[in-house]
Amino acid sequence: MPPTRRIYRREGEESRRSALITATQSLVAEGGPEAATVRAIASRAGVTAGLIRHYFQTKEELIGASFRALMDSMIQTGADAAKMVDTSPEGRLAAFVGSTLRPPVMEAGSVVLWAGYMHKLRNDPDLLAVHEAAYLAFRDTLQDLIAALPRKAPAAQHRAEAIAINALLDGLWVEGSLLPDSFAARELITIGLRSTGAILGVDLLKPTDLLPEFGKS
Amino acid sequence: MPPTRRIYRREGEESRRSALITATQSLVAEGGPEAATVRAIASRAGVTAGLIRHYFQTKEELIGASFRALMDSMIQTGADAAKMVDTSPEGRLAAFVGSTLRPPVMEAGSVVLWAGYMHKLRNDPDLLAVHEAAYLAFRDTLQDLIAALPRKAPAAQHRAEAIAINALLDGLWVEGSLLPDSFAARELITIGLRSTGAILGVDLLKPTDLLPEFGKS
DNA sequence: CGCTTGATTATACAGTTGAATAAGAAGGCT
DNA sequence: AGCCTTCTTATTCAACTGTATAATCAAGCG
Repeated sequence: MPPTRRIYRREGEESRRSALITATQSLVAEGGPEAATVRAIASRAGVTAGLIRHYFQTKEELIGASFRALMDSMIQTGADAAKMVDTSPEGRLAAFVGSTLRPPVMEAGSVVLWAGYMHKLRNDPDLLAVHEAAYLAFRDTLQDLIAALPRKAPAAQHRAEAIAINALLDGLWVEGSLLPDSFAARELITIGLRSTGAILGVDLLKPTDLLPEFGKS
Repeated sequence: MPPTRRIYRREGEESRRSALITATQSLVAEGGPEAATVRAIASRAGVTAGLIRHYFQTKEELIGASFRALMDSMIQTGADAAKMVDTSPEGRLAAFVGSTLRPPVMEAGSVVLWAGYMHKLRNDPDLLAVHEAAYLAFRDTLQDLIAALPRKAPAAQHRAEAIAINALLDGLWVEGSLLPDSFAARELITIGLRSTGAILGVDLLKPTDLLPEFGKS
């Protein structure tokens, strides 16, 4: 008998590409880069392996695209929280801080996914540029929020403050994602807000009683 | 003619084990976990692949040992800087901060190496325990330094402060290692000292004019 | 000095990897 | 309808993976 051939639907290019990218991300998050083989990716995306080379010339290209997508989504979450208009400057900064310290950003999967791409940055200048751009975009958002605060601080200081707070949030994000059981429920958010406030000389804990509502999509 | 067999020396167990661990680390740092194949590791360590299984029952065991070695060396550097006796409490804390923000800790290789092991933490409880122990050891050293400061702050606050400063240093470490060209020479150390001081309410910049001398081995 | 021991090498193996190619199916065009 | 381009699958390939096992040689001991 003729070998029964798999039935399939034709899908738009965008749909297939994003399905492959999503599949790649979930595999890297679960089992690291070595788990993201072309066959595993294809299987999870519901297609066969050969299709990958139809949309991405090489596997590296797919890896790069999925890294880009991750970075985009990370800075997007923060940018959304920073855009809230009907709030005080302190409230927007607090919302920004909070959004990075709770799911979906603060999750074991995100950190592991991010770490999984890390070593590729050293050998691939394009990927490094993506990383640098995302880092600077995140920091610039932060710096704008800092500049909007009602306080007397020289603008020259804003850069250093943004670097410090960005680092603080990164560190809390990593630790909280990797060791979720080592911290009480909202402990890291409180610590993030208090420390950010200390660095900037403002009080962020007061206006954030409503914070659990912020950042919900 | 008879195939010439490779000449070799017998080495002590400790020497071979550490050679294999070092080789594993340098390969992971350079090309990520996927570059650390048994053959590459053996070649770099100057032995043949089969020998690995003589010292480590499986490759995973070797990976675990090299992760342990990395974590040990990381916390050791900080502990050494914190142990300086003939200095003020502020001076010791400043030395601790500085030691994490300069080589050999702050290096692209270190971060990439650390990130390379990351995803294994999710599936291997033993490795996760190693990571947690190292993280807590680092934080405890920090907390002791904080407790020794001459200031009026409730001891209950020390834990939160140590978590925050640890996160800050982690974040600066990652960013500085990954994007070394984005920061001026001692910029990150200054930022680390100023921010740590702000979180704790002390001045760390003053007593650290000699800081470049600290932490040199 | 000869012998035993076990550290080390060499070879083999089954499975998997990323990539290449050819065949077939779906849908748009006229 | 019929053709033609684009998408999708199936199959193949050489290279590489971790592990297992057998052969061999270095070195310490009697």
